[in-house]
Amino acid sequence: MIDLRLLRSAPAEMRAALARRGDPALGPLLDEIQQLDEQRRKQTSELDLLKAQRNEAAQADARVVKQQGALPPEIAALRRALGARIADAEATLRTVAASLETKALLIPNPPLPEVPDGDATANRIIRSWGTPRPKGPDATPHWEIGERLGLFDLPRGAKLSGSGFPVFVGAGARLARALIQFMLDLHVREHGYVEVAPPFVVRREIMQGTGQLPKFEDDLYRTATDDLFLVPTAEVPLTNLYRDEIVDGARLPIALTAYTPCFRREAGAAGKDTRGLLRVHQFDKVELVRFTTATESAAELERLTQHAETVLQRLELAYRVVLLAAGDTGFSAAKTYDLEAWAPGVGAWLEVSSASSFTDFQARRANIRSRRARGDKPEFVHTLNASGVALPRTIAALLETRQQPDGSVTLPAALVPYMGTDRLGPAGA
RNA sequence: GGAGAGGUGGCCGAGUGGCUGAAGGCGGCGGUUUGCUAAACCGUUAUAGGGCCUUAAAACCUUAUCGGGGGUUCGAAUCCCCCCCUCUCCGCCA
Repeated sequence: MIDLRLLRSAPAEMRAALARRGDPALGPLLDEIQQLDEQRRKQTSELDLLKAQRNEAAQADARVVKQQGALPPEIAALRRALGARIADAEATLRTVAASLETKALLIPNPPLPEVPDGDATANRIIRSWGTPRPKGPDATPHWEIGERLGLFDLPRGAKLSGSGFPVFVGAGARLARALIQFMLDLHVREHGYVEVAPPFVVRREIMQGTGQLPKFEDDLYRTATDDLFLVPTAEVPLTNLYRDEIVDGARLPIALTAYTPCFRREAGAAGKDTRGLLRVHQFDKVELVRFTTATESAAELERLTQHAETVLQRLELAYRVVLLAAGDTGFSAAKTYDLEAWAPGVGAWLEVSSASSFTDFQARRANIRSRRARGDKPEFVHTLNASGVALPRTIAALLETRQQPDGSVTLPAALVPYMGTDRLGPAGA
């Protein structure tokens, strides 16, 4: 949720920042919001005045009733009329406020100043790590490796649930479990995160807190009878853990990590880069979430990004860090780094992590506040999150990068203890 | 799924129609007392919206908030309806 007060006090600045997202619908929407905001305040003042009258009258009336037993009919009629006016004003206010909220929820987070202008073509590569293995005839795509080694079974997944629901089998299933375990251990033991095992389905208002709703309902799976949504990322339950709370400022930063499966309908995405494990409806991911203050959030984003990068480094994958341009930054985020791992088989950089600062955008929606010190006024926290990391594309990059001439795939040292072998193949597993 | 009980401020807990933003206690903060500590005593102790202030804040005025929403009433923590949550018993079940 954008800060309506800021829109009121610095409308030009906010409009300029939002314009960088390149959505022409936002301008007119902001016009409506400003108008509704003004209406809301005017209506609130009027209503408060009427209510003050009523409160005053009620006290006087109480004395009359006590003395005379009942209210004189003409007084009662007067009060009824006042009550009717209040009811009218309340109805008007409710309409205005609801309309205001509906529209305000559709406004994305204004990007931070250092975010480049433009669409995805303006994304900026910040740094790279590792040496990408050349895309050559000996670098086959992961779906061929997976099939050859029996690591996952896409046709049978489709039989069960439709396309985009891979089944991992044997060493492939074990690899997925090893990756989850490795990543959780890394973040808990070395990066200081608290591990959380959250629910995989959440209420509607929880989805609204992190920004998936109301705008992206089509991308979510929903249970029909209970109106619960399957989480598209652990960000949702983790960030909302502190919904409607005032957390002690001394506890910040709060760092949480969780493994969850992630469910995404990917409406409208069919056909594009969807081969193999590149884009699926259900996948595993370890997520990192941090809660911090406005002053710390910039540094926290760098820290968080490092934590995700460490995963790729330990997996010995070549990757690059990309600062997304304003037009490519997600709805709730103010600044995002994508981590892209090189996959020589498909010859592409695969997004395996997205590290974002949401500033106070999610905190405002989810009402998460903190006090810097005892007695201070509560202020909205800043929330951040990063994948640390998502499995399918990481597995793709891993298989394609480490495939050997004999058809087997070696494992990075970090995974050996979790796999009990250093090699995937007919011989090793 | 069935039956019942309940949800009040940081915590405990009173309050079944008015003068209750809410008794009392605990905790917190400030003070008095004290060589220090403790005890005792006094004071204080929420959040949000709007107005005013024509930068902001404080102060001030006002409204709202007793799980959430709607209703009845001149007036609702208190009465009615819906929803959420907790607990107890029964049923079902990994």
